[in-house]
Amino acid sequence: MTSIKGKITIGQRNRLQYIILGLLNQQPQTGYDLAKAFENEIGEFWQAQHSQIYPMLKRLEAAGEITHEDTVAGEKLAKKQYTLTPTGREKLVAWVSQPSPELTPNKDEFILKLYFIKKADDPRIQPMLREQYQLHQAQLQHLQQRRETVFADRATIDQAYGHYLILDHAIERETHYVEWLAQYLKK
Amino acid sequence: MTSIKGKITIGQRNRLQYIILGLLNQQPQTGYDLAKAFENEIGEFWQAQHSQIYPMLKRLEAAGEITHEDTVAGEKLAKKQYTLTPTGREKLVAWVSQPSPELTPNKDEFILKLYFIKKADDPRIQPMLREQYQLHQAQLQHLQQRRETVFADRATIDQAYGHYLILDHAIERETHYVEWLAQYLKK
DNA sequence: AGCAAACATGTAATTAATTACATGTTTTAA
DNA sequence: TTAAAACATGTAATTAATTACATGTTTGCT
Repeated sequence: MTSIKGKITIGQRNRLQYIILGLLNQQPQTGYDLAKAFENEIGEFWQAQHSQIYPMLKRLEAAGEITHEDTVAGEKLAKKQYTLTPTGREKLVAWVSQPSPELTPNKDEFILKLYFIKKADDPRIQPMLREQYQLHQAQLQHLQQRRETVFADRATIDQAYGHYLILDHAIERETHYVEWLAQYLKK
Repeated sequence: MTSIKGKITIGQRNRLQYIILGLLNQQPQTGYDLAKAFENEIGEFWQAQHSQIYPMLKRLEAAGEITHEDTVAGEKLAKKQYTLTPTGREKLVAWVSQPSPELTPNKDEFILKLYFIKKADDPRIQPMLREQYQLHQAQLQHLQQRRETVFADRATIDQAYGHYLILDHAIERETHYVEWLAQYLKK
């Protein structure tokens, strides 16, 4: 959103900008690093591809909320380390402090497929449940393993409490999804 | 997606089309009715506005997957009752039978805000948790009440098993979200 | 030495989704 | 009776997100 008089602003509802500010607040990093964060630590709660990240970094920089420093890795691999400006930090704080009064819209294709089958004894249901069970069970194990390796001791938890929180939440969510599926699975 | 030679097709990944086919398979209905379904029975698992629904109905009709009948309510209120064609039903069945091997991307702005706060004792955390607790508690009560009114007896559950399933799943999800919040709430 | 995977950055094209614009009818409650 | 809410259908404009295109470097393995 480019508003009047060439001043760059971005719609208040665009969450990606705030998430990028939040990540950069944790530590200055490159677009590539941000893209990895969307696949790993925060991937359970937001997703963005590099094709969305790089343009957003430019917009945030044009808006004066972040700056970058050019560095070179090895002989000539160019990197851009982005950092929050005071303006950017203010904007981040304002977003975090602002209430989040809407329920996040959830989408779940699988549940809708079940819904459309309707008949409780349709022979397709059990194989579908088994497939989903395996999928979510695998994901759960993956998350649990990450918790074990990343948060081996209490000290690490306190140091990166936010990270611990979201991983815990993701594990809880996945655990209950698996339990819900199991409940309808015939042994 | 309009492909070669003017034949209308829609990208295979576009889920909205299948969901509309699924809803029309349950019973012929209008675009307006579909929009309400996205706010009520399936609103916990997919969302679409009427501005997305009406164009999709036209595309599905052009593709020969649905047809409509013009009716008039009262004196002159025009309605279009849409119905699945055999082609449409085939496509629906194919989609339902097809595996759903991807984990649905979840987004949760609130959890990310917590993540960005990081410090376990930040004074902003408790009010934020309370706000979310109230929001999700209210939603949970709303869902539970719907289950009570819609599925008063066993017979109704069997008759609309799919509907019961997704409502049950939505209630479970909300219950555990509320429990997770409560766990971090100081009394 | 050579090859694949990971690192690193960008743009273009397309599709999905939201928000706003636009119009008219019927029902319900004050 | 009259005003608001719900019924009903559409399009336009914008924004968000995905997929595809495009290029080059560095690391790690065989």
